[in-house]
Amino acid sequence: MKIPNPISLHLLTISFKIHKNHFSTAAAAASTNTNLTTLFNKYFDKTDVYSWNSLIAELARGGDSCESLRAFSWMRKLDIKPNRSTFPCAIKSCSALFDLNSGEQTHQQALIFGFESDLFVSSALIDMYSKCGKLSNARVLFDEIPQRNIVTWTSLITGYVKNDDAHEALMVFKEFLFEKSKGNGEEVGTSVDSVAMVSVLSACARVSNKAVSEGVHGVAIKVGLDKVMGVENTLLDAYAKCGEVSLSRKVFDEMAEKDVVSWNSMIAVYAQNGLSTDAFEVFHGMLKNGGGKYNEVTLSTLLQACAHEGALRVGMCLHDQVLKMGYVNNVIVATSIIDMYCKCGQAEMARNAFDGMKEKNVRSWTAMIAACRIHKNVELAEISARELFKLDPSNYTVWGLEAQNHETRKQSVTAQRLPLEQEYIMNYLEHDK
DNA sequence: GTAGGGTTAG
Repeated sequence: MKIPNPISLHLLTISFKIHKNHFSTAAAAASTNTNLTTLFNKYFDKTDVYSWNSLIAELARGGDSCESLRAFSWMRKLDIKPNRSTFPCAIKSCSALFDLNSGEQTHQQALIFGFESDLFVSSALIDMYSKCGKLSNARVLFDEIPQRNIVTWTSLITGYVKNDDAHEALMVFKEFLFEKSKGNGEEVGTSVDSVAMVSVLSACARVSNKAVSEGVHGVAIKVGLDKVMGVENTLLDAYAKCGEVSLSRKVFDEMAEKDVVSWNSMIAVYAQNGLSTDAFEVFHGMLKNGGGKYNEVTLSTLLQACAHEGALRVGMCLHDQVLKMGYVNNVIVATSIIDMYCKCGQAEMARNAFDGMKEKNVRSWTAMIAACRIHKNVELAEISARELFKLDPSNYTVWGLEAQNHETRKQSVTAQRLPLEQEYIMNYLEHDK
């Protein structure tokens, strides 16, 4: 029986997971899940590349990238020949996992099967290399493509943005516009789309230059994409990051429709510019007109506004809401809570929130150290700093602690010198070959 | 049947 209808595919996806368990825990599989395993074995045609493609795609779409890659390698072990639809999904799973090794291997396979000039494969590869920090590989691939389309252009632009080079991202966009103006292929208006505009505008947000943002906004108007919600959301952010809060608000007010990202973005604009009252006001509007649907980003941003305003009572109320909605284990949200308590002068509450955190990272330690300082608990600050030091030896918070403790100071010096020593050793070994 | 995007923490 052939697969792809959505319902059986869903069943197969589940049965695939069970199938995997079947080998590791035979007993468990034998009890309750035998039916699905049987289903899988019965309906999944393991000789059919289309079945494998569907499975790999479905798993990748569902965020189960690990299983998606397992499916790909299983398929290869059975010596099933992949086709042009197999690779984009498999490569996408490598990017999602930031797995450069698998990415390179999959790239090699794509070359072996002759898909090096396939645009779907190329754009997935450009995305994969840039997500894995290998932007130069992405660039080489891009330069080798004879006929680029908007997706390959966008992949490269996004790659530069994600690798902290928004300026180069804008240069690539400029190159794109130039190429179109020469009359090569389609015109700008027909080739650019909203995803590309969003990507370019996110680069504008990072370079924070008003003229540049206005220029890109102009392009969006010219090609008729300025009224697309996603574009408006990014444009709003881009203007705010240039310090143009009123322009940002203008975009927001003129939106025909707003989603949760629109509301969150506008709240963030005010919270980040110290305009807490406006941030609360937008949230009020969100509750009234936004269908009352807010998320962890909303709460985290509002906590930031409370931190700025010293609005402890609102902050505590938001903390309650975080607990109710089950966001307490989200590192960003939890860090916002610690920071809010800290800035409201409640070091004890900050510490309680910190102790309750399941997962801690550099930012939460940093917020905790700040709370200790406010509480004038030098000893605890010192202990926290040492913990932070283990996570991130180059963190400025540790350096800023004035290293009262001799040991901390000694470790600091070692950490500063270590990279140089490593470089020296590497050089030495290179020349000794 | 397949590729690319936006908001939140010091």
